[in-house]
Amino acid sequence: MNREDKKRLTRQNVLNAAIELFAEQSYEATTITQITERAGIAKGTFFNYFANKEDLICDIQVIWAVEEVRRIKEQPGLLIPHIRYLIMQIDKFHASRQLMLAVNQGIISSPKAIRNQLEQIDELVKALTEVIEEGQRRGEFTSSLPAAMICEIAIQTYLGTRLYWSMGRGDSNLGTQMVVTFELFFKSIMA
Amino acid sequence: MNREDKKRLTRQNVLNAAIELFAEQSYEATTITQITERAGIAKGTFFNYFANKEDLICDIQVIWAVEEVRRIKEQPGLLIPHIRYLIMQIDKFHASRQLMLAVNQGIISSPKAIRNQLEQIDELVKALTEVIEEGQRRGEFTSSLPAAMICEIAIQTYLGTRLYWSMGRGDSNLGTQMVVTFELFFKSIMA
Amino acid sequence: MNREDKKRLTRQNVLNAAIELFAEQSYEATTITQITERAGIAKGTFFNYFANKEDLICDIQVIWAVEEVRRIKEQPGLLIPHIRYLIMQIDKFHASRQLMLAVNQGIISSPKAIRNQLEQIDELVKALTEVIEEGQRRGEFTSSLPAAMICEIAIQTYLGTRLYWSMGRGDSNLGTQMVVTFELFFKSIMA
Amino acid sequence: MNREDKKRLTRQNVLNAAIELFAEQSYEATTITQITERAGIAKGTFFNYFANKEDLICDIQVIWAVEEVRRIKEQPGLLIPHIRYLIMQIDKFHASRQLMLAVNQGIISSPKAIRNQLEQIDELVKALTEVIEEGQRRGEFTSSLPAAMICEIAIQTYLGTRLYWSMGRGDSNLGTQMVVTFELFFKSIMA
DNA sequence: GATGAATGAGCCTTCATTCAT
DNA sequence: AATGAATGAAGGCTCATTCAT
Repeated sequence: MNREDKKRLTRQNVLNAAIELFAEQSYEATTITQITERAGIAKGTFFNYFANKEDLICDIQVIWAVEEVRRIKEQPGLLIPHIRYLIMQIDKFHASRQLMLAVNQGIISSPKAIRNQLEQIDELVKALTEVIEEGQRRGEFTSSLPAAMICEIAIQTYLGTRLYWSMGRGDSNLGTQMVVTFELFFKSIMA
Repeated sequence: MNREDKKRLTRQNVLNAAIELFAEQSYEATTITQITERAGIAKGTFFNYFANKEDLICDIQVIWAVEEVRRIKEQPGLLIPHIRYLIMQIDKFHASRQLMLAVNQGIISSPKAIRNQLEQIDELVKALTEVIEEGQRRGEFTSSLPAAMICEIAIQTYLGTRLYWSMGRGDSNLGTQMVVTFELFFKSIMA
Repeated sequence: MNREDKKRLTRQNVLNAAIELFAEQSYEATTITQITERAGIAKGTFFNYFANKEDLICDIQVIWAVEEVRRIKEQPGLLIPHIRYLIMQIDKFHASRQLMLAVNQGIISSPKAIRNQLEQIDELVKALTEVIEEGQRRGEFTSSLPAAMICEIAIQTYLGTRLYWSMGRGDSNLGTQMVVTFELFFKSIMA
Repeated sequence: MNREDKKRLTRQNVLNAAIELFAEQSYEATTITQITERAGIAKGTFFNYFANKEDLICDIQVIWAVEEVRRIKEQPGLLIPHIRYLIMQIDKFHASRQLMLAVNQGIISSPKAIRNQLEQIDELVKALTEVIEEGQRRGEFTSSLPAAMICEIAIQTYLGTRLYWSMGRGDSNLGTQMVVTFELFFKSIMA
């Protein structure tokens, strides 16, 4: 293993330790000391990889599957099934409510974290809007609302469900809760 | 002005100062020292009114208009207009994104704050579920979904819109963003 | 009940409340607020009766039965039985270890408390020395040591037993522990 | 000087500063800020070495010479001279009354400190009881009392003398006071 | 690049005491 | 004489960050 690989490994170690701790306690309650202890490195080493805790949360943020969204509009036939399938994938994270709560805490914890989060949302909006426009073109989605607005509401719905679930409500499985919620959403945007 | 009134005034002073500061900076970044300085009282006085910062946020939390929701189901005719009207009232808070962000930070900042928030949601759920059941009885809302589930999704939608907006996206006016979002939601639950 | 009586009653109320709290927690841990709450008076009222907490402990200090000691030397015959009887009276306080610990904490907690304690010890020393001198005159106690020294050691023995017991060791009953200890002591000073 | 040595040095610096301050004022009156200032370190550094002030006193506690006591019972001939010699060693600490008072305050200041103290007493009791049993076997000490009880009273005597002396009474030298006191004690337990 | 002891600003909180009512 | 809201000094303690090794 060369030097570059080792660095990557250490960095991932730190991220994993942080995720675990965020899930066990919370974003705010987790200290850098705890993270480095669990990652098995010295405190000082942390700062060779991340400028500060804020930086860390930016790296952890739940992946918005932008790439997958982009590919949807290439699919023939109805688009909704593909979107539904994507939503079901959320299960795969096996995220605990605690972790999701920590993520929610993290993304609104600081201006920088918010900015970072908004950038990611921007990209998602772009990709998703195109999908919805395609759906409107194909007559699958209503054209009575601008695609951008539908997209925005979709993301709001996603965020709301995630927040609600992370607070300890809804189905024990986040994926299920998402799917149910989006069934209703789909109904409202179908042509 | 008697003692009792003076107490009430001081308490409100503290709350106002806190709200201002939360809006300017954030929940986490605001210190008790800052709050008392702005409220023009001694630091110790704060603790005569609130056990800690956590306690404070519980008092600030945006009021869920539970009472108003309860009254809706007594109304004759269509219910949606009344609900829509209630949603439009959110404007009245003239809340800034910053403040709403602080509220969002506050309610997920600690187990206690979450518990408090859940209690409030519980009450709202109870009231709103009855409204939706009434709507289903009247044939205004779809009966293909349990009222409780519809209610849950409504709250998710509300939370999601609030979170999204507080992060700096959506219409400049929270009320407008809410109304638009709920139009779509209504569409999905109409019979 | 006249004003004077009422004052005495309030004062005693405060003392009782303080003793209870010292016994439950400790001298240091007990706050004036707790004392006034239990005594059912306002915080400010406390300062009408005591200048501060230090003052309070001086009033609580376990009574050294100086008067009883003085009377012993008037008794005919052997003196030890009378002393032994006095020691057995300690039972009567029904003091808990906790309370005794609080008393021990109290008497060494501040220069003023120590000074007060020393004054009381001084008086006891004077009274007890006379008893011992009388015992030496009667040939009951050894004359190989000065009465003052024997007296000093007796008090040390008393203090040590009290401290040891208050820390949770020795017989469950303080009186028993005292009697046993002093039996040995008597043996050492008998002629 | 390597890192490890430096740490040891800093730790000892802190302890020395604390002992000095305890002796000058008292355990309770001494603040961590004062300790760190005198030790010439930052306040935060204190907490790298001790979890809190309570922890500190546990380290300072006057050494009970358990090891030395254990060795006594191996000695041939009379045991009392060896015990007497040990007691005389107390001089060596050159402890001031103030410091001893601080120690006394410290050991009964908190449940944790008491527990720690009791553990040390326990060990001493074990060691000392064996010595006394040996003395009883050799016919040096009275067998009319269980060794454990004699041992207990010895410790009470020690504690009482220490407390009495620390309050400002007795011979100016603690060692002298101890020796005198124990002469009487020995007399009471000799066969 | 890794280490971890040292830092120190600044946090929350306590509580004896005051004083206007 | 009683009240209790206001005070504010002072306490213990946290923790991100630095830097010499």
